Amino acid sequence: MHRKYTTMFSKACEYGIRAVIYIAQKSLNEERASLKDITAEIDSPEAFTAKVLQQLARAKIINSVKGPNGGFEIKKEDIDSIKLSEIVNALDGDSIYKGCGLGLKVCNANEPCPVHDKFTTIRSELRKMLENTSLFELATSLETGLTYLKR
Amino acid sequence: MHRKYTTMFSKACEYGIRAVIYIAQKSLNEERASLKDITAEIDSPEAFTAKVLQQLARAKIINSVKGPNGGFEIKKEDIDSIKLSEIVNALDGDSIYKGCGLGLKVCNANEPCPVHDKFTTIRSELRKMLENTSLFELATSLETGLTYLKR
DNA sequence: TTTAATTCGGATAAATTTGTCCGAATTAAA
DNA sequence: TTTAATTCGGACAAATTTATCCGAATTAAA
Repeated sequence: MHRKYTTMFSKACEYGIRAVIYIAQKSLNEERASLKDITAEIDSPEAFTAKVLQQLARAKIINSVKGPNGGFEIKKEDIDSIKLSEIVNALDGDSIYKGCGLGLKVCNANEPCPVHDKFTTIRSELRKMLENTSLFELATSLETGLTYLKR
Repeated sequence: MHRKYTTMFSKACEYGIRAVIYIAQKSLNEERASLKDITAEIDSPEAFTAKVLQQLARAKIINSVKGPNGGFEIKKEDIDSIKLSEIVNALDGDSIYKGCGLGLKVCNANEPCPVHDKFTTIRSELRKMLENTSLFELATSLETGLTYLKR
């Protein structure tokens, strides 16, 4: 009965982040990434990943191009200004920053839950981190072989 | 398609933490808390909470007593040494500390995912916080009316 | 113009988490 | 000893998340 895996983000968001990093890497090299490329490269389920990419396209975080040689891309000049927080926000919303750690609907500095202050600290760290991490740094660390998206 | 609520813990764990804090408060006053007391006090679904309490009893975090005037309790002298981390561990496991932020099965300092270092920092903060927060401080803040478990 | 490669979108299915129901077991009190 | 209050445990149901399938729409290339 206990959870198999407690992840910070939904699966959709995990795949989404990985996909966007890969698309960014390709875009920096003036190439598009097709769905097949992406799922092969990040090792994710194809149809499900397609849905996630659709959502990211609707949110204007990536651009989609239909037809032969189509695929997904990100404008080179945008890659530095896109932050991890935008991707997370588009897929998982903002309750990771805002919601109460114990699930209370009402929980704030005036009427805090017992862990309110402690969680506020952690979550603000998380938020700062996501807001300060750019797609550019993630994509270049991948390009230079320092980091990995599979396995 | 995006998540309604992205919570740090499972619902089971949220209810579990709230329940244990309440039981601790009662135990500090030499009283037992019955399932009904608990679900009324923390505003949680009764049958589901019962399962969570069973798990916590099996994990020896709380003690259960059947029969009239039965309920749940925690030995007074244990309340200070029980940390939030034990409750979370019993209900959600330890993947919140250990798992990769992007869901990779292999992800470590040698073969890191692009966000590995940044997540390691955040998660270590979270872990420290959970390991350093005792049930005693949470229960007394509730007792003194500084914090709340409902709404 | 035809073909083929691609994303889009809707329906559906599987897996997991959340939640309910109810009888069995236990045990204190009447 | 009987009754009633309680937790325990198993089966089941609902909701959400994860995942698949497939035809439609688009569009570049042949």
